[in-house]
Amino acid sequence: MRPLTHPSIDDVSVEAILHALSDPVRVAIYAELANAGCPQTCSSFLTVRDRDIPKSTLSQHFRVLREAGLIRSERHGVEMRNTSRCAEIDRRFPGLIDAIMNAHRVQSAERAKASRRKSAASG
Amino acid sequence: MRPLTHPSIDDVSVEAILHALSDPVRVAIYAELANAGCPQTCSSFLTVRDRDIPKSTLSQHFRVLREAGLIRSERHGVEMRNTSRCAEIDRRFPGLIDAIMNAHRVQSAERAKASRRKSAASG
DNA sequence: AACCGTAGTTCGTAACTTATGAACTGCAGA
DNA sequence: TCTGCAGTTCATAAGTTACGAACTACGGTT
Repeated sequence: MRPLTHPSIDDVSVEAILHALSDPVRVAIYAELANAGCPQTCSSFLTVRDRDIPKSTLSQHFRVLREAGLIRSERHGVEMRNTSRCAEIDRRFPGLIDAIMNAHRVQSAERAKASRRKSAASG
Repeated sequence: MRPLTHPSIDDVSVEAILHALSDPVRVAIYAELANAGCPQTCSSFLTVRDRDIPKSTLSQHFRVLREAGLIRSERHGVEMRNTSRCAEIDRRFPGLIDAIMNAHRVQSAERAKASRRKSAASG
């Protein structure tokens, strides 16, 4: 099992960040990590937005987030503790993460509204 | 040849925007379009950041940008005129495009600095 | 110590996506 | 009508992603 590696903040690229956050599962994971006050384990994301994610897939998603520089992961015994690196990233790319998370919220709110309309129409 | 289609602004998703702009060629095209005061043709991007892009590849890149809702393309005779939809997007996702373009500028400036250092060291 | 259960990783492969050359469409001017 | 230009489509090769099965690593039990 290879050791966990994190890019130095100066090696973090916009492209990698955008790519990592262009996946709905990853952006949901990242949003939850960024909001959480304390580290979260991988397995707390086995269900994301009512969808079950296989463990192997989840492991890959965490690797993508980590290698993009978005999160920091530390092994503690049998589990992994993940935290967002948002403060560092915000220093390098001011406002980027905030704007993405904000856009994500706008879109989620809209989706919730649309699905309420739909269930009202059908029920 | 199928007609050009543009998503309505309400159907534009954050994921599609981030995916479209996570490619270095596309983000360079988009940045130039957003800065340009007037529409630009596809062929003005046959060379991007000192790299030649095949016409067919370029055509796909423009399609991705268009379908993500980032640009508007209109055929005028033999050529296509492309403009950025940044004002519309900014209304839907405030600050998103600005933050991405700004991060992109930060990174380009850094790259330029690094390559100057390199050529000074070797020369 | 040997064993078990939990948390996460790796590997192989099938499914999907992207890049590109070749052949095409469609327009404008000679 | 012919020619050339701007961009598109198609076929396919190359690259990426998803996920089950088999694995590692750790901590607690017996």
